Amino acid sequence: MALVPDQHGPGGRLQPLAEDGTALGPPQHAPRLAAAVAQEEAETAPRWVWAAAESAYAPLLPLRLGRCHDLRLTEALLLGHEGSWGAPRSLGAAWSRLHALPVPPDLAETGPADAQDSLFAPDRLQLPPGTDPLEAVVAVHAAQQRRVQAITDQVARTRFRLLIAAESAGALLAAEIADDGLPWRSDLHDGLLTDLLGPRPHIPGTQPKLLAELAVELQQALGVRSFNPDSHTQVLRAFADQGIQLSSTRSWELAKIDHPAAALMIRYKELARIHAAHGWAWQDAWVRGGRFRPEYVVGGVVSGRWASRGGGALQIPRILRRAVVADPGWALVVADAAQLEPRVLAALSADAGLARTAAEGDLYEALAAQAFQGDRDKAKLGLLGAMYGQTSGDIGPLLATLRRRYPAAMGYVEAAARTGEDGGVVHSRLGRACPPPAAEWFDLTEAPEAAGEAGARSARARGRFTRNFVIQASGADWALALLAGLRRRLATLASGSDRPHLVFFQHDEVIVHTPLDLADEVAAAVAAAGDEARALVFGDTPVRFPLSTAVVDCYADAK
DNA sequence: TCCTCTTGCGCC
DNA sequence: AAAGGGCGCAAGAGGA
Repeated sequence: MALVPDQHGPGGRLQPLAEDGTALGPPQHAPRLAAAVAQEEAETAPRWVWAAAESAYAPLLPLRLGRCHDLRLTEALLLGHEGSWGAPRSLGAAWSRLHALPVPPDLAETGPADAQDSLFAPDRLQLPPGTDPLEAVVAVHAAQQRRVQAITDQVARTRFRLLIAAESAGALLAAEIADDGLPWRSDLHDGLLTDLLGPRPHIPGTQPKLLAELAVELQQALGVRSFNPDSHTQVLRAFADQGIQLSSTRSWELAKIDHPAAALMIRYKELARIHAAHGWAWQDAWVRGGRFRPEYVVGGVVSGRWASRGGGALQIPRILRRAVVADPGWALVVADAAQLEPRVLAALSADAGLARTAAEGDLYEALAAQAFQGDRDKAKLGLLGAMYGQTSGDIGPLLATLRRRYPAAMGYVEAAARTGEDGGVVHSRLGRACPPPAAEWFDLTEAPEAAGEAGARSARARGRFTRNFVIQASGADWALALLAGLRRRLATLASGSDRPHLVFFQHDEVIVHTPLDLADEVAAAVAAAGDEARALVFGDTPVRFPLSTAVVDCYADAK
């Protein structure tokens, strides 16, 4: 069912579609779109087709819809798959390509990100003047279906359809999470800040008491006056004047220094970061009515991970998890995938030995028992090094052991690295493509003997990227499938204002806010969704993707 | 004053 | 111990 909101007012148009995208019957105009959509959802539960969830779904909330086909996200996936990486993906851009018209650039990439709330408004679809948006939605959707059908390999085609469905489900969910919000206790947050920094300054912009005192102590320890500890330049100079040459002001660098100012500096940086990134200003900007409402960007990372825009939703410091507390009578079900990426590697490569370590329990423990004389740290370090392309340190012998014992798994990542070094493109399990090298990359690497060390270094860097991409992106495939399945299951548990709802997602971790009496059912739904995601994405594999799940009152109490 | 780049660090 | 993948954000540095 194609759906286009009117430019103004609460109405909109609907157009029934066949599976291949051809229109079934004439479009209908609904004076009250939300009511018409709710009725259609209850009666036929169609797959909704729209330009972008931000413009079509967000205005309908808190209405809940089951599934959708998001044209903008699908366009991006298809363009990547077809090798047209980075081409504009708006409805107008897709329509223009269909009709060989000049393609408008994506708005978000052309200017400063102001007026973000209107970026996806109906009148910002980038359509040529006079074009009917509904006609464009129908035509672009049909064309996308044809492009998917053109994938010749049947397994690849099926997986790509799954990718589109999962990405689109993510679009629904991101809008819903932004609408529901993560429970956030400003009073507890404030208490944490006061303990760490001192009371909130009355005058905005002034330093909290404890931070200011630390700055003074630093000045005394370094024997300087009018010293700004936030300035790298001044910090480096002050330490140099004490006879200490630092190559940077990084904390681990300071930790090696034997000087009373070093510990003070580290402490100052920790506190200053909390204050700047997640202090009172952050709370004022992002917490309203006991909820933190993050703006997720679905597909915002090339690997398919979500990104966030404003609010730093994916970088909440662990210490502030104390402020995330369920409402009275409610609970948080916190679940995170254990050792997701090594399990993804085991499943992707079908390495029999590595799969045995990932059949259950602690993967690194099993790996250590098999190949590292029980040394779990070595096993973990070696496997992470293999997945990231680490070469330095004492990693060599560990990688050699892994290569001998798990040739298929190591061969898999090394093949991905070689493809990247040669300028090629790799894909996730479900078919998400990695970006090709930038044009300048070829200038550097085409003639390595001429480009010299810089070219070789650039090629190796791209090899590390593609090596990690196949794992990180396939992990994102799995996580999206988990989200979609979990969301579907939660909808069956209850409806209305007492329904359990997802409130947080961070790469391999989810939080569901649920009425207490449904918490056990939610936990079961999480486990079922995880196993379903494994079967959908990786099929028949002995690898398991266990989730460690905790039912808690406060996020900080989950493990 | 505005804008971009760099640095450093939070998260996975 | 501090290198190897992916991000977003704030503050300072420095040029226009």
